[in-house]
Formats: sequence, C-alpha cells, structure tokens
Amino acid sequence: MALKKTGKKSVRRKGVAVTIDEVAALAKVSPMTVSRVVNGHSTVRESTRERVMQAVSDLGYIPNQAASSLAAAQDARIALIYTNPSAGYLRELLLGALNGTARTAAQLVIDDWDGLDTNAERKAARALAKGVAGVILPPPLCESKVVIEELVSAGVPAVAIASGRFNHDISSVRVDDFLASKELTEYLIQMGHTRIGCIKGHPNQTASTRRFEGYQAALREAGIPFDPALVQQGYFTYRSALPAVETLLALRKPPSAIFAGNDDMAAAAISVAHRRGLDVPRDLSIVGFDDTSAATTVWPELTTIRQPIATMADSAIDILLRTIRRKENDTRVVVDHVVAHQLIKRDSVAPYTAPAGKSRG
Amino acid sequence: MALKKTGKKSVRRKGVAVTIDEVAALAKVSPMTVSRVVNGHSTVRESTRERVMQAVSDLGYIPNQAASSLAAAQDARIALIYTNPSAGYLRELLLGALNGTARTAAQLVIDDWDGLDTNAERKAARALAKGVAGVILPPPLCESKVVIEELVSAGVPAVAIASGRFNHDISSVRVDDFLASKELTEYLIQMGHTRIGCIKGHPNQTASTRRFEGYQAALREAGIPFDPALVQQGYFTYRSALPAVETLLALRKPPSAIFAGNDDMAAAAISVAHRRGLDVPRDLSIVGFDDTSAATTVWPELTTIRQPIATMADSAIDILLRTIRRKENDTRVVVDHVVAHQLIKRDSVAPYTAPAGKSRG
DNA sequence: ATCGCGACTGATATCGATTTCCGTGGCTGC
DNA sequence: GCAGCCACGGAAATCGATATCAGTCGCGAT
Repeated sequence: MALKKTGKKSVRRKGVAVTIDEVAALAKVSPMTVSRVVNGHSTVRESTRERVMQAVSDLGYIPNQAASSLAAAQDARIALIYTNPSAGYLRELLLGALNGTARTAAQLVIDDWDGLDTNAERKAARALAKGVAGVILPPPLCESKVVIEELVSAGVPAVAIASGRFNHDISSVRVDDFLASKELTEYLIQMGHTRIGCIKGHPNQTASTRRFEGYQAALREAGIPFDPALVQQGYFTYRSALPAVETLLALRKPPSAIFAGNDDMAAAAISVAHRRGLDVPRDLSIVGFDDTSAATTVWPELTTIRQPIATMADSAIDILLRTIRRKENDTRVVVDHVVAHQLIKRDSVAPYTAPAGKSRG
Repeated sequence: MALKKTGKKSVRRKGVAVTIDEVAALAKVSPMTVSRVVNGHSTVRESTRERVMQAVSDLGYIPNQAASSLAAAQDARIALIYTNPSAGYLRELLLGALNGTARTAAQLVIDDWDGLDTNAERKAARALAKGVAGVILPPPLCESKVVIEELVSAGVPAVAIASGRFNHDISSVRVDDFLASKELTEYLIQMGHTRIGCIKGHPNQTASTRRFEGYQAALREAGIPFDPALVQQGYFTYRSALPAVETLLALRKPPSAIFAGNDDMAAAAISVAHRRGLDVPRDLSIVGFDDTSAATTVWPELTTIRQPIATMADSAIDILLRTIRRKENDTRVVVDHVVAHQLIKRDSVAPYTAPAGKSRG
C-alpha cells in the first residue's frame, strides 16, 4: 500500500496532490523518466512511454507548476516599467499584464522610473537586467536607447508596447499609428471639416510623429492645404494641452475641429472649449486617440481610435515567455506584432456648420 | 568576499536574481530570519527587522514565487475584485497590491465584476472562494452582504479597503472618512466660506454617508445652518456630478465652495464651473477627496484629502497573508486598520470674497 | 542560584521537479 | 572480437524558500 518515502521521517506536511514519484513508482521507472515522458524530452522507449502515460492518467497526475518552474529556472519574472503615464493608460497596461501573468503563472514586477536621467536609467536597466527574465517597455521607455542597449547586451528579451515603430533590436506590439491617425482625420474631413487643429504628442515619442504624419497625409489626400498655425505642441498630458488649445481657439480663424494626440489632451480640449463658452461638438468637434477611460469619462464622450492596450500588454507577456523558453537555443527572435485599431465614433464630433450666431456675449 | 555556498560543486546553472541567501548574508542573519521579516511574522526583533529590510531594499530583493509556493505547499493567490472604479482609483489599487504581492511572493489575480446582480455575485464569490487564498474587496463590493457571506462561510479571508466602516465579519483597512471630511469642511469654513455645497457619493456606500456626516458636523460645530438645498446626490463618477453641480450653481444663492465626495466629482465641478464662466478658485472653491491622479490632472489642482489607497492595498496583502498562514490554528483574526489621512492644500480653494463684479458679459 | 518560559534565531530537512552526469546493453564497423 | 556509439534510463544535486525543532539569552519565580 504505502508509497515510497514511507520510511523517511517526513516532518513536513505533505501535499495532497499526486507527485511525480508516485507516478514513477506505479510505472516502475524513475521519476526522471516520468519527467522526460511528460515533457516530451529526449528519448524514451515507446513501451516505457506508454506505461508511464498509463500511470499518469490512472493517478490523474498534474505536475506541480511551482516545483517545475523552480527546478527549470524558468521562473519567468517579468518587469513592467513605467514613467508617469496617464491613469487610464497605466490602468490598461496593468490590467492586461496582470491578465497575462495570471494566465501563464509568470511573476509580474512593476517599477516606476519617472524622473530618471540617462545615467540613472542606464543603471536601473543594468540592475533590472539581472533580476528579471523579460521586460515590457511602454512609451516613452521603449525608445530609450540606453535602456534597450543595456537590456539587449544583457540578453534580456524586451518588448515595446505602442512604440510607434518597429526597432529591430527588440520585439514590439503596436497599432499602426499612421494609418489610424489618417483614418481619424479622414473621418473629420468627411464630416465637412477643413480647418482641423492638431495637438501633437510628446516630441520624444515616435508615435507622436506617426500620428502627426497621418494627420498631414489625410489632409494632403483631401487636397486641404496644411496650415502650420493649426498645429500646436503638446506632451500627451491633460495639462500640456490646455495652453495649446487656448492658442488654437484664440486664432482669428479658429479650427472647427481638433485632433488631439491622445484622449487626455482631447479631454483638455473639451475643458478649454467649455471655458470659452463653446459647445462641443456643435461649435467644435474634438477627437482623441487611445480610447482610455478618459474618453468615456468626459462629456461629451470622445470619438477616438481604440488602441487595445490591455490586450497588447497581454500579448507582450506571451511573446516574452515564448522568447524566454526558447532562450536555450540562443535563437534570438524579434517580432513585430501590429494589432488592429478601431475608429470609435461617439459624441464629440458633429458635421461642420458655418459659425453662424455667436453663442456668447 | 564570496558568499557562502562557494565550496559546493554547483553543477546547476544558477539563477540571475537576488536570492534570500544573499540578503541573509548582507544582513548577517540566517535566511530563515529574512523569510520571517519579509512575510511579516511576528517574532523578529525590531533592530534585526530593520537590518534585513535595509538589505532587502539595497539588493532589490524580490522573492521567487515558485520557490515560495513550493516550500509553503500552497500558492498564495490573492484576488482583487473591482467593479468599475475610476481609472485613478484602480490605478492606485493595482499599484499597491502589485507592490505587496511582489514583496511577499503572492500572486495577484484580478477580476471585474461590474454589472453582476446579487445572484451572479453569489455565484462568482463561491467560485472565487475555491480558487484563491484571500480576497481584497474595494468599494462597493466590500459592502456586499452576499459576497462577504460566501467568502466567510468558505473560510477565505478577505479584507475590505476603504469601506467607510468596520464590519466585524472581515478585516478592513481604511481612513476615518468622517474625520477627514470634517477637517476638509472646517478648512473651507476657515477660509471664510459659509455657503458650502456638497455632492454626495454613491448612496450604497458607507463612505459616502460618513463623508456627508463629517460635512454636516463641521457645519454644526461652526454654527452654520445646514441648508438641504446645497446638497446634491452624486455617484462618485465624473459624469454623475455634472448635473448635480449645474443644479447647485443655478441656485439663486449659489454656494461659494463645493465639497465633492471624491476627486472625480470635484473635477467635474471644475469643468461645470468653467463652462459657466466661473473662475476657480476665485469665484468658486472646490475640494475633492482621495487624492487620486485626477486631483493633479485638472487645472487648478485640487485641494483634497489624501487617502493612501496604494499603501492601503499593500497593507491589505500583508493582513491577508498573515491570516492565511495562521489559518491552521483556525484562529480567525479580524482586524480593523485605520490609517492616517492628510489634508492636501492645492489651488482649488481661495478665501471667500463677496461676489463683487460679475465676470462675464 | 536554578528552573522555566518567552522572545528570538539558526540548522536542517523538505517541497516536487529538472538538470547534469553516468551506467547499461545492444549494435556497428574494421 | 573489441573499441566506439547510441538509445535508454537512473542517481544525485539542486532550484529558492519555508516548516520544524532545537537552542540561546534574559529575567522573574522558586
């Protein structure tokens, strides 16, 4: 009756689950062989394999994941580094990453690198490299040369999320910012707008540039002359967009629509418009980008481009894990995963109407 | 120089991460003691604890989840359930919980129960109970009788975060909403305001009631008559506060200050005020509650009560883990942890001035 | 003074699986 | 006929952390 181990003075509680040793005993082989069969490793004679498999199913053996990770040193610890993103953005990122790690039993560690200078970033990256098996880099970190450099040289796989472009050094998961932005602008044009203001995102991020290029491309294709006066610099934050929008609306010939580089800035645009007594969307149409929670928090709700951040973070975990597992072969694989975006039409856009009666005193 | 273990013929590759042994070596204690400190076990001298903690942070030690689960013969999966909180709130919650789980090698699993009816909630709770070792319940779930009932009867420890009051069935980590709210209102009164509007939070949450009571108490103590017309119902969301604020400002004798039940609603108040051409804080002072990211996103930044959600979530993890470990003794321990709040003064409040020159045409 | 007890800590044995390093046998090749 | 290989499968050593149990130290009780 008694399983092996009976003799040992096991003072430790013993789990209720079936272990590899029990399977081995029943199949009359060593636990090592069971492991080989279960993991499909090296060579095991067909007859032996069958005996083991039989024992496995008889006992309903399920390998202990903790033990497996520990022994295989596959304890995939994945880091998610962030630097001051908007609450809505971070929320999506965390939700997606958490989902991915829960699904794969990976361990997620997060860290805030806000305010680090290049030097500190390099040090942080170096330290991080020896503590984790993979890293997820959302903007703007995904464009930091020193960080990528350190990570790559340390051999730690990383994946950039929403980076705006593919950097062949590390994998990336992103949407096509150019196309999305072009579509969004085209929609505005379809609605009759021709004077479309633009609040650019942070200049150190490629995504900003891409989105701006998409905006320009749409204008060009529609034969609408590009007016530099309608473009203002923003930094992706709500606050940064405030003065930018003020400037736009103070123009002698103000725009009838504004394309903000992200939802937070679009929300700021609504706020400024309201402060100036403008009705959105009647007097001014506004669109954002990302479809974070900010888009549906404000009133009216924003027409925007949905970028599935959570799903993207989840995919990033997958890519990382796959790379980590394959690491043994030393085959460095870098993938560029472009996911579909989607134009979400809500209430912040209305067809263009000539500015008739001034609505304020 | 060399850490212990030097003599052994380690044929195995060794992990890159910092291990408990390294921490122990640096702190000059045994790994066991480090384990005790990290997991909040009771019996460790204060001086020792500090030395260990110092070593932990110096090395950036993060326990290996796999090893921990294996040794403890249980994987400490802790669930964080949420139902549609604001982005800022959820962000804090996640950040804090993640921090706690990283520190203690627990695994965080999250789930969205938004829109579940009582029945579905009961089923979800029952299912959850058999999959995790502990649960964190933020509002409004922390007041759901069925959920608590199921969890308690299943013997799964839970802790309520920011619940507004102590329910002796489960542990809780919270601030004193009544006191905090009273302080905040007193501050407004000190600044000379006497007509103070109030946007209440969601009626199904005790915290809302508490905050409202604090508001009333401050008024009473200051001898200011309570005017029901100045009180409006909100639901903690930005959107819900919009009409409430409109109503308040449309009053024949509008308030000179508004106390919103949380930051999101305060942000909404600013937005409405701006839309009506009011200057904040000159024409209208506004205060929020929570100090989530919304407080510093809007302009002007909000004077508010800082409720350390992230820290609270972190503590919740600690409490949970301690309870889980003590489980064998079957001593059910329920604690009520009240943490300090803090009045944060920013730019949304100004001393009261009689409404002199109308500022709009 | 000695015993007992509680507060602290460390030594040691495991947890369950995998990696590394070695034995067997059976076959092939010269 | 024997070295050389290869297919197979086992033994032992870990992986990193925790449960147990055995001290150590200090101090009031006996």
